[in-house]
Amino acid sequence: MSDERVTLQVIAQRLEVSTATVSLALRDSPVVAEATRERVQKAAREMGYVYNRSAASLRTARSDILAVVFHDITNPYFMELLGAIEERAAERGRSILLGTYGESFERQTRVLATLREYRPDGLILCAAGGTSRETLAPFLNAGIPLVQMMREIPDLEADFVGSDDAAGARAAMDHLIGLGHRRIAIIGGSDTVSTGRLRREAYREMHARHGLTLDPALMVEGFGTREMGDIGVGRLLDLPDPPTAAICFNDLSAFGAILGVTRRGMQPGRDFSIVGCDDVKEAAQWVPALTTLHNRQVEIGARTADLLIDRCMGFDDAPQKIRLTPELVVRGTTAPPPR
Amino acid sequence: MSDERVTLQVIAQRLEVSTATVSLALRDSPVVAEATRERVQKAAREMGYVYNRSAASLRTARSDILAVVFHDITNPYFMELLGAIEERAAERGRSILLGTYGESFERQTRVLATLREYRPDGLILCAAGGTSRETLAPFLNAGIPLVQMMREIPDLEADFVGSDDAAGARAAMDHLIGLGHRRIAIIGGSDTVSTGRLRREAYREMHARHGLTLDPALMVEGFGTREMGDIGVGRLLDLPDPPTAAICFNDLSAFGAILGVTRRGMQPGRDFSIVGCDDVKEAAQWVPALTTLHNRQVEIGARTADLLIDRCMGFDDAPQKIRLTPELVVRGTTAPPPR
DNA sequence: AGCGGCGTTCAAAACGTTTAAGCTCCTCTA
DNA sequence: TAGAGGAGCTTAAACGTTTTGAACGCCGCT
Repeated sequence: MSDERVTLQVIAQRLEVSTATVSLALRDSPVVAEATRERVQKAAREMGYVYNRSAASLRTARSDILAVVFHDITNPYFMELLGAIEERAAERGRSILLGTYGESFERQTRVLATLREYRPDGLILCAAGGTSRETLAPFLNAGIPLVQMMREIPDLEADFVGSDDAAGARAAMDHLIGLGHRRIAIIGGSDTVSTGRLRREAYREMHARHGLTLDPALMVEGFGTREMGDIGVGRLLDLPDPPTAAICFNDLSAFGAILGVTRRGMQPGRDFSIVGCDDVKEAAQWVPALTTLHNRQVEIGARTADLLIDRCMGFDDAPQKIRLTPELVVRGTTAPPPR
Repeated sequence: MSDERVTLQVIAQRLEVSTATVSLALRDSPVVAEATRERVQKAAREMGYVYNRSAASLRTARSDILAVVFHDITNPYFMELLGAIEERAAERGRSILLGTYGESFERQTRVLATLREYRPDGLILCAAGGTSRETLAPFLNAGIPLVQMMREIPDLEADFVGSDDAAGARAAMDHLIGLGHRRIAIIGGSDTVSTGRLRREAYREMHARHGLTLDPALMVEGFGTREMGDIGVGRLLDLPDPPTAAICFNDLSAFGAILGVTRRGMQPGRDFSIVGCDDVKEAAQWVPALTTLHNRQVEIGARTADLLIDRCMGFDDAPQKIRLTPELVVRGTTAPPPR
């Protein structure tokens, strides 16, 4: 309506009270009289008042902003995580400031520096390989709570919410070994990021436990992309003594692997077994549907947000390491090895 | 290092200059002497200075924040859009404040109100059905630039970047009619959102143009979810005189439709043709691969961000309506109708 | 000597909140 | 009747920037 920006002062002037009263009234402080509060809130509504968080934030050193930093927003698994985070954050009155770094450590550094300037109350980070305590110093020193999600940085005494990667890999191995497979590959992941490292360690350990011989040629390193799965499985099938099954780093690479197997005229599930990891929505719909580890994205996202917000509200306790056990969902891409 | 928060004042004091000089120096203003600038920047670096955007924003009424509001972050198409937006925004020094509303108009209203408080420089909105000029008044009146993405609000004189939905639908119809189909269904979408309305209008128009009889039973309204496609195609196949092909509102519902068709023992592409819309990455990988309209998500996202940022920088011109023509990608789910 | 102009720096106000401390009344109690 | 106590409101300072207008010192010119 009026051209003038409507601030606390303007409202105060019009109602002939002080800005302090207006401020208090709008925030439902018990110290202002019932009648005044109503008068103020009504006026604010009528005048189209909009709270200025920059000003408030400057004064209070709080922002109600949660910074969320991911590598790749295009991966459906992370989307489902982000969706869960956003939803829970909104429920608890926080907003999401988003940053992505596309698996580049340098870009992550830049992104973190930028987001830091907005004085977020907290940070949810799925860290790039190579990230250390030092990388995060700007946040840690400022006392900004940090919750690591999915990926865990070694030797960092900070909260973590993610899945029990080792347990997941063991479950996948158990399943395949139970079906009779003896030469099992692992596609994707690397030792620079905890998710890869832990699963690969469990993979090795399961070989020892079951007396299988570990063949380094069956461990194909790489990112978890569709392309990677396709290429990786191709390389494996070209081996003189190819494996009969593969565990993929995530569903995306498992889809790629299905494709690669199919393209060679083989049938996934019958001629070659594939286990994914994540259980994104898409997984149930492939033909054949993907056997995979359900990675509890909604639960992880929500708990991460909750834990972070609790920290922002002063919940001060030893850092928590929350590891949810993934659940194996057996579908159509696994079967006993062909004779 | 030191416990004290390091602000411009602190740096100024230490170097025995004024805060004005420090502020200017840090922003590479040409009025400060070369030597001073270096001295200041060095000190700032050493002391671990972090720019406080709340303070700056309060003073300048700018935030370098772009609010982005979507219905559903879990749809891969929107993820690809969001990814493109975020990337371009980062390149141009802006950050993304994210809000989602899950197709609920009321939630959208709340989300917009919240984001508004952060004084974003601009807004990218993919609006809920029912949104009007009035809904957006808080932004429009405040002169905050708004770019509509994908979904266009009727009678709103604001920028728009999206695809030419009518042209896309026509291309899909042309393709199917060219293959010999005469009873073609359309699954998903509704008239409350421009994407649905325009495609459905084009669908009707193509019937008239080619002398096909329009059967309302072949127009299945609904959201663009996997479930919707599955259910929708089921309903169609139960018809006494079922269609031989369907155009789906988006790829997600097309995937659902493929599934539904397959479950009835029919083979998509041979027994029933399906055209999707979006061309998400997943589309090329289904078996059979999905015939769909490539919707240029990266280009749309980037151009949306660019246009909005231009507006924020004062680019003042008549509102633009940018409509990119989708491109039909013919793959395995379309073929001539069975005899 | 005086003056104009240039390059550099500074003081101070402003942005819109929050909050600690204090001020008025008024009522209640001793 | 004095004083305590409390309810309700206000004053004023503070948060950390940016920006305007002025001032300062110096140089070269007339």
